Amino acid sequence: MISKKCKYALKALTFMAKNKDRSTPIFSSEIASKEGIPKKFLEAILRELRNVQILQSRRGKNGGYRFNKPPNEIYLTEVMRVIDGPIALLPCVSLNYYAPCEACEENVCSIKGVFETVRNETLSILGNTSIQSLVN
Amino acid sequence: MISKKCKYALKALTFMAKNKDRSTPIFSSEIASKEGIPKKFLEAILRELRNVQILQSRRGKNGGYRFNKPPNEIYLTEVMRVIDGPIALLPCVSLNYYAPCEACEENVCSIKGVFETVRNETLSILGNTSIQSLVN
DNA sequence: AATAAATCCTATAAACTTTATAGGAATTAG
DNA sequence: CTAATTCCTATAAAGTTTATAGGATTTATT
Repeated sequence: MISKKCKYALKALTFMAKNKDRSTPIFSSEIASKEGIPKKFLEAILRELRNVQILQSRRGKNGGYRFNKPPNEIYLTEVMRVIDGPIALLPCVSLNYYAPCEACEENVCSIKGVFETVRNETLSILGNTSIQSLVN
Repeated sequence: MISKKCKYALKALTFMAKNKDRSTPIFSSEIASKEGIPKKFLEAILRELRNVQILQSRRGKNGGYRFNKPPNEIYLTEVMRVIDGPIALLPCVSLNYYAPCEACEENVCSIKGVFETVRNETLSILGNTSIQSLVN
């Protein structure tokens, strides 16, 4: 399961993609009310997305958020990794968040293989789906 | 991520499949020590697997656990659903644990589609992989 | 009948994660 | 100077995970 936070992030980005031709930045307050996301929680999410250069922000009056790269170049894998961490179902099979399984000798690990397959299939779907494509 | 509990369940079942030709049932204590699983925690797991007819058990001296159906007919989906619940990444996309997303009108949900695709791919892998196949 | 050895069951708890909320600081436009 | 926005830190409530404790129950054997 992805977290609610991650769902909020995807919803927020999709909302922004839907409105990407506006001349002004988008307020967190607008996204929060239109998408039903708690405002302060959403602020934290948007800040994380800005920290990894998915978004850019402007403070002060008439501030708000914009994409830092076109939404058809932002893939779900990137967003999900930022918000939720690993996509793989086992730590020892994660590409971006690898961690060894403690008491498990990996060379002979019985369950590793199938979860590598799942990871590959999942990444090939989520890594080829852009935020923009969710709008269309 | 699957839980440690689920990993323990898969490891335990794999261990049992590896030893499926024994004439006597297998003790939880043996599995616990050989696989490095906390004994009491493992007992709870094995009981759950017995409750759903994956295993059968005998109490008392010379008791222990056996498969209730051949391990080549036990698929990872079944085990994972018993222990961890839904396999899908979104509640509204789960086949066995469906739950509606609260403030999300599903007909127009932007993110639902891609997670259905992920679910289908994941199920086709995990649903065709048996416990027995992990041994081979 | 007594004993040993196994599963079964319930309650509890420590640690961690998730999902926020509160209160303001900093910045910017007008 | 004011209003409106993002930014930041601390806190907390609730839920989940990962066990542990202590025995109850069952069964085979002696």
